[in-house]
Amino acid sequence: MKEMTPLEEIRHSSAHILAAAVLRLYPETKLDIGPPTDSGFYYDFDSSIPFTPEILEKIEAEMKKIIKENQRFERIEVSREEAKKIISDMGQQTYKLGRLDDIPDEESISFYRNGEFHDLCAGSHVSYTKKVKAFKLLHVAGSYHRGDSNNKQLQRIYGTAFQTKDELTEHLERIEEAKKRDHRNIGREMGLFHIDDMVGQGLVLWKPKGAIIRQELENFISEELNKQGYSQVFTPHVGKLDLYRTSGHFPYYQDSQYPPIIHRDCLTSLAQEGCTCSELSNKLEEGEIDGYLLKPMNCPMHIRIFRSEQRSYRDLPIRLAEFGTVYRWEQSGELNGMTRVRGFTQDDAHLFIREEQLQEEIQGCLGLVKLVFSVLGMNDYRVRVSLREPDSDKYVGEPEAWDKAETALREAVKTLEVDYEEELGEAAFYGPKIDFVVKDVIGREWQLGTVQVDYNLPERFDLSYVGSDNKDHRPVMIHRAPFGSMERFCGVLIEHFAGNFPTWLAPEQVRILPMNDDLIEHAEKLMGQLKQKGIRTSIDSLSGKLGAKIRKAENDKIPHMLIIGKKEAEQEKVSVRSRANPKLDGSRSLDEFSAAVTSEIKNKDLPFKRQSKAKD
RNA sequence: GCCCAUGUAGCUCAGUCGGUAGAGCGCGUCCUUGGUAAGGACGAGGUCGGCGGUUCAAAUCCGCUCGUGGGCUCCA
Repeated sequence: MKEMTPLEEIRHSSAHILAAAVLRLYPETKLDIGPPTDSGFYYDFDSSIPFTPEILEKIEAEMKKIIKENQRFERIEVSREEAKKIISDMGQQTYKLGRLDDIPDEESISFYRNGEFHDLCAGSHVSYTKKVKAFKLLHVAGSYHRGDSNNKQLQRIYGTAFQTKDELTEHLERIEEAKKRDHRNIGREMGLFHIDDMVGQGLVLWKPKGAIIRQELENFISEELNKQGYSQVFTPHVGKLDLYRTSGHFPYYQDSQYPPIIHRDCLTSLAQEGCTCSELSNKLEEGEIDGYLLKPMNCPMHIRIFRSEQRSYRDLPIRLAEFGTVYRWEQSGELNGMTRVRGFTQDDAHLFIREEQLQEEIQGCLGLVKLVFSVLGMNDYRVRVSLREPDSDKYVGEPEAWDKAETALREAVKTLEVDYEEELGEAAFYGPKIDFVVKDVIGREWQLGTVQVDYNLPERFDLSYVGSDNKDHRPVMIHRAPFGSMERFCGVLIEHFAGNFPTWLAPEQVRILPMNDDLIEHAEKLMGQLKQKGIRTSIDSLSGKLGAKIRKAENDKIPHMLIIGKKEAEQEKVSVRSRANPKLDGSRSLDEFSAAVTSEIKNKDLPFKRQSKAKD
């Protein structure tokens, strides 16, 4: 028997009660599986009746009845033959027999029984249904049997359960709170970005305020690149299909690319020949006709820059960096605000190195990723060593090269001094990688920073440098992006700060609040002085009384407010009210204030954390 | 791409049984000139996502389509 925590037992038992309730109401339903999860439980059903929200309510009511009946959970150990009989007697052969086959011979086979309901189950469970005191069904979602999209899609009912009603209420309230920091809401409220139907799904429009944040982040990275021996380059957004045939992107990843761009003369003559769509597709794949591709990755272009000159071992490492925009045709159901989009800008770089430089260079890249995260106070990430899936054919290159790359990454990650886990099947098609993964407000994980080792593309593009022995040698490549993509990173960053950005990133750093219109002129003078020092400043001359101006500035999440009344104007002082740094609060000279803000910006100080008093 | 849900003013949402629309915030004009989280009055904004159907009549019912949300699959 598997031992579960008390909470897991409650959730697991809730799943059984759910299935029992569904069978009472809809006896034709076929059951698949229903485990506990990190935040609740689910059960997968095959039913011709769509489970609407109304039906969910009915099911929930039936579950409450079952709990009230206080059925005992009873474990029954059986032989394989007996198990088959129980499953058949219940009419649940469709999925349960397959699940039975999954149980290895040496393991015992058990059912859990509560009331009239039996389920093939290793356990464990609570003793009686009444032990489930606080649960709620949340929503229905489609899910493929065994997670394979070739299989039938089942209906998954999600729910959650806790040991007490208070904990359940608290959990539901937390979900509501989290929605408020969702980057899609904050991004709209603060005017950071916009995704427009007419422009296209998953294509982000950065509005002026969002553009400031992105620009600051790019400047931050650029400064680090200059310190660390990178050279910045620019490359176009489209390239010939041949480039991507060589790299292997086309046609193998055709499904996740925008369709190729083909010249209209070529299309016209193909049309005259009566060329069908599938013939066109074949001709493209075989290289009979050429076209251009919206670039899905920057590396092929950087590789061609490397190749454009003869390289000596003395030149290496060559580190080419670019904020490069790439386009990928993500499935429509996958798109999500800024975190999963169809056009995004990577803070990309490719390092061309000698093999013996591999350790040092990987560690340099990892250090940069770690620096970026620590400057932004993002300590809540996990590190994943993404390795290839053995026996899979989705990778290019020789196993020996993969082994070398994987070993190098394993060694490098140890120097990071953080916990990490290895995961099979997460590698890129050309090489293994180390990924920095963070969670969004809903608990979904997103890959941000990444460092990847690649022996394959140098091979495919026949790259070489001249060694000290005067012979040609093959360089190794590292792909790395500390933010990953500007879009995704900013989305996560918005949620991380809940819109309360540190001053260096805040689109509006200081807002001056004049007490009355007579003081606007004075306020403009002060604004001029602050702008001279490079501080992004504005004046609120519209919002009515002081209280209203303060409220507006708080809601706009402005780091610093300067309140200017008659008193301040006469004494040549400003009254500071600061979210980012409460130490600045109070009356002081403008110079003193601007010096403090300038140093805050220069040092990229993180905002002081305090709860907002506002009620929404 | 698939399943379910959903789409009404810039935003958040109400709109009963089918009888051509409402609120709050925001925005505009005017009044108010104020001391640390909302001063007041008036006003302008909507082919009810789009197309088609049923009906004397559609925001409301049906079909298709586009977008969005939550999942599943995918993520070089």
